[in-house]
Amino acid sequence: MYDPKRIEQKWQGYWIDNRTNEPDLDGAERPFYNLMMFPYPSAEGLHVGNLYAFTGADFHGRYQRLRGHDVFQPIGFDAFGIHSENYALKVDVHPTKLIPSNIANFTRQLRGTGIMYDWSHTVDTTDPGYYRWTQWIFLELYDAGLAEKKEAPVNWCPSCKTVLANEQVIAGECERCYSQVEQRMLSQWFFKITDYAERLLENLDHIDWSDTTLTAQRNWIGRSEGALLRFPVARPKVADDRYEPAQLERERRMIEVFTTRPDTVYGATFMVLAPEHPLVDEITAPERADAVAAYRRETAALDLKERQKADDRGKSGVFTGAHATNPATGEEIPIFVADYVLMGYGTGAIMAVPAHDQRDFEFATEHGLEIRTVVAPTDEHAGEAADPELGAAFTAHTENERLVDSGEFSGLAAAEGGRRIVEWLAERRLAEPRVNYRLHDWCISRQRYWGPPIPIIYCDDCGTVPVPREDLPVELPYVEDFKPGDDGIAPLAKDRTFYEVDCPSCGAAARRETDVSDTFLDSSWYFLRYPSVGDDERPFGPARTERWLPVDTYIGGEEHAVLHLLYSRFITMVLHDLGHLAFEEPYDRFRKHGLLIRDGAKMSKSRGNVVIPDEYVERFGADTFRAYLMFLGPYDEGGDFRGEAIMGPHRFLNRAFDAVEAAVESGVTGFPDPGVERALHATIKQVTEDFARLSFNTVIAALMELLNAIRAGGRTPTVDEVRPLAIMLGPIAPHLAEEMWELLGGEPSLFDHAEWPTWDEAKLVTDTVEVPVQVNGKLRATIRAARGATEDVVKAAALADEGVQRHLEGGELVKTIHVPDRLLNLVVK
RNA sequence: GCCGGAGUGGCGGAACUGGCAGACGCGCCGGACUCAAAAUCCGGUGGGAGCAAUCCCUUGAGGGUUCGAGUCCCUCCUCCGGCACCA
Repeated sequence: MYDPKRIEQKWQGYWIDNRTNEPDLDGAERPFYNLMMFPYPSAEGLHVGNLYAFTGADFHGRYQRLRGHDVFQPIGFDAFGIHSENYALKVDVHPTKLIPSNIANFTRQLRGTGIMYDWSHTVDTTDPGYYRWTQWIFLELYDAGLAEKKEAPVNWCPSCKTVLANEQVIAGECERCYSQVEQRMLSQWFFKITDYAERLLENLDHIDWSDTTLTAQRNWIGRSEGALLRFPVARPKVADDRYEPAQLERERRMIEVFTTRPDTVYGATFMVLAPEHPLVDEITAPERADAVAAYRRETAALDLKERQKADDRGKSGVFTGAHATNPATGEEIPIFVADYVLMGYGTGAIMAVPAHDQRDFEFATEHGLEIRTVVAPTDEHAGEAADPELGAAFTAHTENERLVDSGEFSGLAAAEGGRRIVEWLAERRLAEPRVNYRLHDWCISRQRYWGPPIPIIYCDDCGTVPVPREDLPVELPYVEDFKPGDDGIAPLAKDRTFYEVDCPSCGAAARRETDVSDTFLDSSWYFLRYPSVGDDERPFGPARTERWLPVDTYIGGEEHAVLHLLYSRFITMVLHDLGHLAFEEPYDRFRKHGLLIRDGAKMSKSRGNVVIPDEYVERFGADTFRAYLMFLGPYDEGGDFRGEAIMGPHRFLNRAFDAVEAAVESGVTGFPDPGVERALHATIKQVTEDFARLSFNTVIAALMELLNAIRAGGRTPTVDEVRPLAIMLGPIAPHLAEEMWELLGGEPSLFDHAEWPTWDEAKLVTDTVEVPVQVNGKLRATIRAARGATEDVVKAAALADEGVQRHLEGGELVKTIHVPDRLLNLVVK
């Protein structure tokens, strides 16, 4: 039995006094940057979810340390943002008061966990010394033409009263408050992340990340190959005679559409514009104006989620009275406005091919429009052609389908036909190949208080003027009433002393931007700051950046697969292109961890199944709690937190400590028992390999097995047997391991002086092996044979076995399978 | 609907490139210690038949490949996560 409280205090004190966890940032020879996602400092304090994430990362960091690396493992606080601000509103405490006390509380809790943080290099995103560089990054993007203010349909959260990035809208709801998100046309600051879509996608092939995270990013970027097609809008018939044909052609409006199926253009029998499409007013015939306006009002009133409920509402839409020319057939086809076409994807307009697109098919059926088949099914699919009776479009698009009713392209395979059609239309500038992305530009304006002000000044004469670099930071002023308003006007717009400013360019009275930037901009570069904390001259110093970055291992939650992880890749790539960084990918290796659940459900306050770590730490100590968290399931899958199961790791650590005490007391050295020695080498091998692949639950199981072998039959272990055990326990139970190391006569700290144990393959093999003998694939006996025994020898021994003989009776031995030292299988007929 | 991931004892979970399924732990049962309980220590523990040696069954369901399948292939079911009228 050991006293966790005493030794944990002892070693935590030792680590601080001796700066054990602070690597030499300027001189480290084997630098290893071990990063974990910095927390948002909630008022509730540290919860098990945080601790689960950090503990796994700490296992990894301490393992790398014991493997001889100089590990830099910092922590900080992502303290700006809507989450913090909403909480401040709820409890009616100003964020400038609330957040510092939350950070202080978090810091106190984290210091008690024994995690190997370098407390001399922490980051707080609300510190002007930090966000002045966040603003600097904004200006760098602005100067590079990658930040622009534009009118665009944006997501508006009516409860948070701010716009949200696309990534922050989850199934039509605000990711923070779960309100239904609305669409609004607003002028906002955007970062042109879409310019980087291709590179963000391509680089995914070259970085060592969890597969699921890579897949999530690929899906989010959503690349589709196809073509941009132009459909000339037909003038109303009555007006035609006022124009010369040539002039008519020149002045014709084009409706651009994106399609992945240019091969079906001969089957485009109508067009559809999204209700928000800018051309709608212009093309709508006067007699249809009222109906179209009514429809647009109706759809505008729907929030995102209602709009997506296609099943309930069917395919609604109205005819505009206008027509466009199908560039392939030359026929005039009607133009509709319908909300099944989204302004946010492609061009906000489509060519509708009801025969080969299910949505268009439904719309055509509902509105009585022509359905024209232009892709013929092969024999295999005969009978699957678009058919109103069947209620389905024919959408197969493999090399087997061929084009029909498609002019000179009839008879071609669909894919080939599509390419040829695009080439043909391209000659008349009516088509061009196009790659389209689902990814949108990153909207970074927030009409909120708790964030870094966007460093822009608007001047009547000079226009948009960036704040000069030397005037940074633009400090967030204290605004007593920081509540957001319904009107989209930011809280900072209430503070005249803030927004009234002289134009830095001409000196005339001007006005500051009063929106703040998205929290995800704060967190998009924090890992660049850590090594250079304290440097007030620049965001990150070249020497330290060169030594420590990119990050060696980043461990974090899958919930940021497309948010933080995509944004920080983008910002890193931009900083690389602007010459500030030598690398363009921030994290060499990313591993996601799983989610802790309890009673089969995600932990949440509303369910009342949240685990408070403090009680467990108080009762069993931080070491036991760490071991339990990592033992309850595979780290990348998470697991079910069952409080009573903590007894396993608790007993294990106590037994391990007792073993060390017994060994020291006996003073016996060496490896008197070959079985124990073999177990030791096998364990070192497995533990070393499993630590490397972050398989912590099997590491702990292997060490438990080793301890069982060492203490089998109540035997007294030797000093040499338990020393490697103590070292391998280092990443798991650091305080206890230090105590054991000291007991064994090692010089503290274990993490500075212990060498990771090595194994000898020769020690793993035994002279004899147990060979399972199967008859027809079923186990009938195991025989003992010399290692490397030949098939003849093993077979002879097997045939002599009574149990084997019984199963061979009455049959003829037709085949023998022998895997040396592993198995013998006798096949009888 | 699309894209991921997963279904193994009472429970959490092991099983490297196909080769003794159920490691390790929780729980439970029995025993030791104790006046008793907790803690601790020792033994047992997938299901079924049998006094027993032993035999049969068993990795969500069904089929296949193979000397041999939890692992590979096909079909289906269930659960979890993500995206979702994406043209």
